[in-house]
Amino acid sequence: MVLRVRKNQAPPTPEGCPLTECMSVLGGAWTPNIIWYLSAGPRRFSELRLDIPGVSAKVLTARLRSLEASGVISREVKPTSPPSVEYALTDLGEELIPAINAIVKVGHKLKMREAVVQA
Amino acid sequence: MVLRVRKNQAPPTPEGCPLTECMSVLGGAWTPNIIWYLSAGPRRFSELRLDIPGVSAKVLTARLRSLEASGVISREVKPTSPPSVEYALTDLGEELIPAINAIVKVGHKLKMREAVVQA
DNA sequence: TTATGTAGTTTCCGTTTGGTAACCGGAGTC
DNA sequence: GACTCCGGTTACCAAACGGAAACTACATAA
Repeated sequence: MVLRVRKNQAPPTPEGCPLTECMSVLGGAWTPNIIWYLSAGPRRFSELRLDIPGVSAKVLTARLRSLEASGVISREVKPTSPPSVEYALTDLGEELIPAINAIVKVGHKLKMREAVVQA
Repeated sequence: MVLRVRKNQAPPTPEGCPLTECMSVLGGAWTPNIIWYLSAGPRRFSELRLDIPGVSAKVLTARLRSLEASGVISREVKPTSPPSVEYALTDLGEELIPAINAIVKVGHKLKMREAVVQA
């Protein structure tokens, strides 16, 4: 019996897979968390550190720089003392919110399943 | 001037962040792609290898095992010759489709922005 | 005077990741 | 008899990732 490769209905992800594209933006550690917390409004560096226990200053800086380069967040230095820096989602960043919400939703289902498996 | 930590409206992600939970499932390289291709119907190992150019057998195996352990996909060995193994999304796995779709959607926007930046 | 807060940067280092290549058995094909 | 296909497994390796800690500068507060 010969096994043939079946044609499936999945759109053939043409030039440069948008899935891979988007995952490269929100792929790093803590990245989705950062977007999640910014979705509630602008936030300062140290506030984000408190929001996300476990993230190091180094990684948080790296993520914020990378997200800024992707055009997902904006960075605004306020002339306060000590100086404070406010990060916020751009219009493009706001587009990520539904994706993040969908992921959170599945996260809940996963946790529920885990609870069942435990029992 | 004293800077105070502002209370934001973001739900405080209580016990064991569902976001992190879900990202640990679809975090590895090629994982979203695998789910994407399975969303169109069951698929064999070698078919997935053809679907996703660039994925190595080692990583594909690792992802499929891990997704199976998470309860996201099912694995069925068919008594053909040579033996074939069919992977499919479970009910839980189907729940991931909206999340994947949302990510793909943003991926398109990101690519559009890129084109604009180029110009 | 000393300590604190802000927003990082830098260095070092261990772990993880993912790619490459070789190899496996069994059945069918040429 | 040799070769291919299928679905993997294993060993090896370089690169990337991310954590910890120390350090910066400036200004205010105790």
